[in-house]
Amino acid sequence: MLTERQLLILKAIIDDYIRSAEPVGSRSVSKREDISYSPATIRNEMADLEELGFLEKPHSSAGRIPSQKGYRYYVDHLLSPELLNNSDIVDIKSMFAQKIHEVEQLIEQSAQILSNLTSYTSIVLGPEVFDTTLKHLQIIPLTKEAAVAIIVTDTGHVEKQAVDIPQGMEVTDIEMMVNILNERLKGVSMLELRGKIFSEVGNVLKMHISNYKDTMQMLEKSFTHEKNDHVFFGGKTNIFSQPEFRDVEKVRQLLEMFEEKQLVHQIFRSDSSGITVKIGQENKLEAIDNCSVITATYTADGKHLGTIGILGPTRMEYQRVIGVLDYLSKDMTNTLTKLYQRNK
Amino acid sequence: MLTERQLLILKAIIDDYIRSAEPVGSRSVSKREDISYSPATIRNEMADLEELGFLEKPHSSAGRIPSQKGYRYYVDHLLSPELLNNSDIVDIKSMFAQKIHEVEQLIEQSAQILSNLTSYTSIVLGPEVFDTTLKHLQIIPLTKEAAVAIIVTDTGHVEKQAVDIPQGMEVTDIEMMVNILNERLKGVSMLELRGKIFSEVGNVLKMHISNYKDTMQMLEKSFTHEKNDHVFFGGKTNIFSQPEFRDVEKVRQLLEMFEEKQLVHQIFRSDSSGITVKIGQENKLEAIDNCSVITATYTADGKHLGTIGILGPTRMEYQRVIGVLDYLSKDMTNTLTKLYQRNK
DNA sequence: TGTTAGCACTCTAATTGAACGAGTGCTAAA
DNA sequence: TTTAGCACTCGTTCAATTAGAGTGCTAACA
Repeated sequence: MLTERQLLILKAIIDDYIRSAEPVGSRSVSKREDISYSPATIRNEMADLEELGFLEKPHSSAGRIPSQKGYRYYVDHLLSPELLNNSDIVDIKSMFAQKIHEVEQLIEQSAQILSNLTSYTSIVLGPEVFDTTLKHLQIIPLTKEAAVAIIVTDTGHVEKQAVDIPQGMEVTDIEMMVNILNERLKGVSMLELRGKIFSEVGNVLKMHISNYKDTMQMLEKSFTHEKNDHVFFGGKTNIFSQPEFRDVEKVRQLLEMFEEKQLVHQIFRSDSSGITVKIGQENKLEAIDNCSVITATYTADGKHLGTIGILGPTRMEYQRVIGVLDYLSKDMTNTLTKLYQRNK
Repeated sequence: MLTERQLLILKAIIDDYIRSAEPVGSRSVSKREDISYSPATIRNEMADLEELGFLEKPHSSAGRIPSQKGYRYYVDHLLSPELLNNSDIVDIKSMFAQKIHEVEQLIEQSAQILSNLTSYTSIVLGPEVFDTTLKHLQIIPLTKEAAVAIIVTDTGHVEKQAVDIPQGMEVTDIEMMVNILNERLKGVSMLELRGKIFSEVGNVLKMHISNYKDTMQMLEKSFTHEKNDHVFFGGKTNIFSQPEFRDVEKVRQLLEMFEEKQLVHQIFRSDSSGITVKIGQENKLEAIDNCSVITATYTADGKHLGTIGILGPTRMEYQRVIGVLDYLSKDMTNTLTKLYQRNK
C-alpha cells in the first residue's frame, strides 16, 4: 500500500509530466506549492515508487516518467471527477440547442466538438443497426439486371446496396414484392430482419414469385451491410501535434489504422456502461501502444446505442477528457432518447 | 533553345533524381551508358542549364536537382509516351473483368488500383450529379415533423437529405406528392431538377397541397447535395513514404488538406480532356508546393463525367503515372459508356 | 527515526573541431 | 571544343569535450 506522501508525489509527477511531456526531476517536484519536502526526500520516495513499478527512468540521469502501471493507478485512484468549466458546457449546450432530427448529424457534430474541446482525436461509433428497426425498404431497378436496394431505419439512417435482379423478374414483380416486404417487415428490428425474410415472407413470396432462389439471394444481399459506415472521426490530425508523434513512422502506422474502419471499430467499441480507459498496451495494438483510449457509451431507453471516445497519447489529460466524455455522452443519451420516443 | 546535348544531360539528371531523390553530380552523369562526355564537360553544361533556370543546387558543393522549370520542360518535351508494361495492363484488365453495375464501385476500385500501381496517392472525383438523371425520388417520414428524402440517379447513386415536414402535411399527402414528382421528373437531368420543381410540378402541387411555401422549401432542400461525397482516395498514406515527407509538419499540412473535401475537389477537378500535369507551386497551395498533381478525365458518350488523378512529390515518375492514368481513364470511359447505354 | 544537506557520479544533449569526400569552377593543355 | 588537373567549398560524420540536469548515497541534523 502506498503512503499518503507517495500518493501526493506520484500525482504531482504524473500531473507535471502530462503538462510538460518532459521527465520530472526531484527538484521541480519539491518546488511545487503543495509539496514541502526537500529534493532529497522526494528522491527517496521516487526510488521507492520506481521499485514498485509506478515510475520509470528514460535513462539513469534523467527525471522520472510514469509507467503504464503508474497511469493506471493515477486513473483508478488519484483522479477526482472534475467539473467541466463553464465555457465547455456552453459549447456543448449550444450544439444541442440546434434542431436535430437526424442521428447521423448528431454523431458528426459530437465527434467535432469532442475533438475541439480536447484537442485530441475523437472517434464516435454510430448506433449499431441492431437497435434500430426498419422504416422502409425500396428496390429500384436501374437496368434489366441491376438494381439498388435501399433501407431506411427509424433513426433516419439510409443504407444502400447494389443487387442483381433475378432472371425473369419484371419491374412489376419487384414492386409487388417490395410492397409485401414493407407491409410485413416494417418496424422489425434490423437484427431480426434477415431471419424474418424466410420465416415471415418466404412462403408468401414463394406463391407469387417464380425465381424463388435468386430472389432470396437478392434479398439477403439487400440486408447485408458493413459496419464501416458507423465510424466517425473528429480532429484526425490533432493527435499528430503531440510530441509523441514527431516520428513520421509512428504517424504512418496510426494513419493506416485510421483507414481500417473495421479495426477502429473493434478497438473502440465498448459495451460496459460508464467510462472505460485503456492505457498503452492495454489496447493490444502496436500502432497505439503509446496511446490511451477513453470511451463512453451513449444509450436510449437504456439500450446501448454506440460509443464515443478519445484517442490521445498515454500522457493524456485524463481528468478533463473523462469529464467531457461523461458530460457529452449523457447529453447525447438525452437527445437520442427524445428523438427515439418521438419516432415511436 | 537548348542543344541536343543539353537535352540529353537534362533528361539524364532528372531521371536520376527521380530515381534516387539525391542531388545528381557530374561524375555520375558521365558514367551513364548513353553519355560519353567527361565530368568536366558535363559540369560546364550543368552550369549553363542552371543559368537558364532548369537546374538548381541545394548548396554550393552538392550536385544539381531539377527546378520547377526543369520538371516542366521535362514533362512537356522530354517524355516519350511510355507503353505500360504487361503486368500493369493485366492488373487493370482484371478489375474491369469483374461485373460492375454500380458507378461508385468502379470509382473506388479505380482509386485503389491507381494507388497500387503507382505507389503514390490517388484521388478520384466521382461523376458529378449534372450528368446523371433522376431515377427515383422518395420521401420517408420518420416522425410527425421530420423525414428523410432519398434520391436515386440512373447511375445507381443514392443521396439522402434530412428535411422538415411542412405543418399540416399528412403521410398520405407526402405519398401523393412523391408520386406526382416521380411521374413528372423521372429521367430529368439532375442539373435541371431544381428548376423543374417550379416550372413543371409547381402548379400541379399548388392544387393539391395546402402549405405550398413550406413544401417547396422542403423539396428544394431535398435536392440540395454536397460535393463532398464525390471524392475518393486510394493509398492515402502512400505519399508519406516518400523522403520528401520526413518532416511531420509537412505530413500534417497535407493530411489537413485531405480532410477538406471541398478544397481537394477544387484542386483536382479538371475539365480539359487529356492529361493535365501541375507541378509544385503551379498548384497554388502551400501544402502541396513540393508535390505534383497529374489528372485525367473520364467521360461517357463524350460527356465529361469526372477526374482521376495522382498526387505525388514533384520528383514523381511522370512517364509511368501518365501512362497508367491514360490507360485507366480510357478503360473507365469504355466501361461507363457501356453502363450508361444499358441504363437508357 | 525521519528528513535534509552535500557531494560524487552518471548520463545526455549540445558544441566543437578535424577528417573526409563529393562536387564544383577555373585554367590550361590536348 | 573537349578534357585533365587542381584548388576550393561545403556538408557530413565522428570523436572529444563540456555543461547541466538529475541521481544515489552518506552523514549530519531535528
